[in-house]
Amino acid sequence: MKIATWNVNSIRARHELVLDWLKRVEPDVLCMQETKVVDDDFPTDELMRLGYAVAMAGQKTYNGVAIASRRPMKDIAVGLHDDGPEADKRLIAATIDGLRVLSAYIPNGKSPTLPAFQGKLHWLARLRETLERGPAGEIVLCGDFNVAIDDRDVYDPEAMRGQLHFHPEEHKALAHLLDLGLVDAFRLHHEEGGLYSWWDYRGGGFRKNQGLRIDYVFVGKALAAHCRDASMDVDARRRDKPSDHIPVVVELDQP
DNA sequence: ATGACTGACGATGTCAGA
Repeated sequence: MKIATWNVNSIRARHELVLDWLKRVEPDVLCMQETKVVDDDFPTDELMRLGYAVAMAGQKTYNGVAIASRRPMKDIAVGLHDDGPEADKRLIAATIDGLRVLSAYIPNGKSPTLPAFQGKLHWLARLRETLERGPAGEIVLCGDFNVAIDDRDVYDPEAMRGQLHFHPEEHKALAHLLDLGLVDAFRLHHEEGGLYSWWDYRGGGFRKNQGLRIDYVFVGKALAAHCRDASMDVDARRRDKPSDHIPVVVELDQP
């Protein structure tokens, strides 16, 4: 079972790249974030022609999450447990082969000094609550978390420390979420630093490898024992008109 | 010149992203 996550930064701007990637990599499941499209305009048919069903939760201009799956999805749920009707579309979940797969787009937070930052921390706390209340099943929590976990995940730890994406309050909130028993699948297979999932479009960030690792697949501890491989597809950033994020891919042995 | 952002909305700029 191959499961991937990718912040595509607009599925309409990226659908050809995404379709090419699906043909090449053939994941069973692709979680997407920042689709930036209402559900009626999602390129559902193009994905269906490649054999994928799509569960999506989109909105105009901002946010938007989706799960494309070649295997049947059930118990599709949108949003955090206490989301109101006007909440940003940042979370969708589905059960696939007994796995509870989630596609999450954690708020950016804007700046540690602004109220949006507290909203980011609160969103992570509410995600934990949502997982605790969700249906049973091994969790595969995928998405753009907008937090770099440790010094290996940022290109300049001393400059970044205390800044957005690398702030102790963000680390605390993410650690509390992972205390549910979730493991960073990528780190099961790669120990070294300098491996990033995002680079700024500006300033030649990718060319200089000045990036951040902020996109993750977190798996339950029992599932971690079945994680055969994990990788990030840097090639996706070398294509024409790339997303600023690249896919993270994990391979799980069949339970 | 060895640097230079991208997408949506719906405009000839503004906002957001990270």
